[in-house]
Amino acid sequence: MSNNHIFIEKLRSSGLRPTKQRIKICKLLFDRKDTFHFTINDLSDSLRKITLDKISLATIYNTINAFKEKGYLKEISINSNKTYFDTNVSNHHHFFDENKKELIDLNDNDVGKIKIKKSLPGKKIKSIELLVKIANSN
Amino acid sequence: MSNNHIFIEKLRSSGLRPTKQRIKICKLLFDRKDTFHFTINDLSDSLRKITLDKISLATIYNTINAFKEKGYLKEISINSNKTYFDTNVSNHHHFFDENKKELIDLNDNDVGKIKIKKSLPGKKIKSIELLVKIANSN
DNA sequence: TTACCTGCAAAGAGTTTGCAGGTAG
DNA sequence: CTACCTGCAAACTCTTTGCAGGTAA
Repeated sequence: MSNNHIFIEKLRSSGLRPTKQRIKICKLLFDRKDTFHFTINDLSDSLRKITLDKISLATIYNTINAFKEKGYLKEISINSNKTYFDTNVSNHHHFFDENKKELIDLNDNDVGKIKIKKSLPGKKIKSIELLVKIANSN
Repeated sequence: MSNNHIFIEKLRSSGLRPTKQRIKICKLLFDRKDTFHFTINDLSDSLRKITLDKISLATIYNTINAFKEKGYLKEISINSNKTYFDTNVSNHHHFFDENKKELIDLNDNDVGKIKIKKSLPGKKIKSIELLVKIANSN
């Protein structure tokens, strides 16, 4: 279970000191097979379940913002008051379940090829994000 | 220039009283050929340019939320601290210019057909929103 | 007159920041 | 020892709400 050395290495190689708090956040985010979608509040709740030491919101925000800058996390576009993050940083799309307020990955096989036929002079495409909102069908 | 009666009718038929403030907001939003994309702050600034009477932020928020509920405006998904609105309420997609922080409509001809091959039991698709982020190419 | 609307100020929610004490290297 | 990090509280931004005075019907 102690993959700690991997995370310590990951942090150190990014110029971030491997503190107790950051290692716990790393384990929660990256020590898993599936993609993890979360808000800061989700993350704070989850951390409280796996450790008795309290990690302050300020530290969580700082760490998540650092991870985002290093490219370890991706911010997802949703019109919500909260910011959603994704541990899957590859190009992919999402379902957003409006009842559960929850994101679900769509991989390349789930979506037909998207063709953008318009271009603007002096501008280039940085990313293409598809958000498919779903809700209970009854 | 006085299309006021059209807006008065529009408001009244939606159960909204045609006040001075709402008529001015209507004229700014709907008395134009092109789509208008804005944040509440953009709108407040624009209003200050066309009238000396101050319209308070509370009134602007109330009015815009009412218009959204009536289906006269659409909220656009962007990961931003601000909420973006669009006077084009039809199904369509957007460019988001990261330099200008500005939305640009993509109409159906600009985007190839989008096929969603995945479905979830008990859930149905409510909307499909494509956001293409662009930036200066230099 | 009655129900609704406006504007102000205060309250909320999410996020960021300043700073004193603590920890990694 | 020094630079960086944490936690607290305060500050900030965007948005909503309570309420007193104003306006439409």
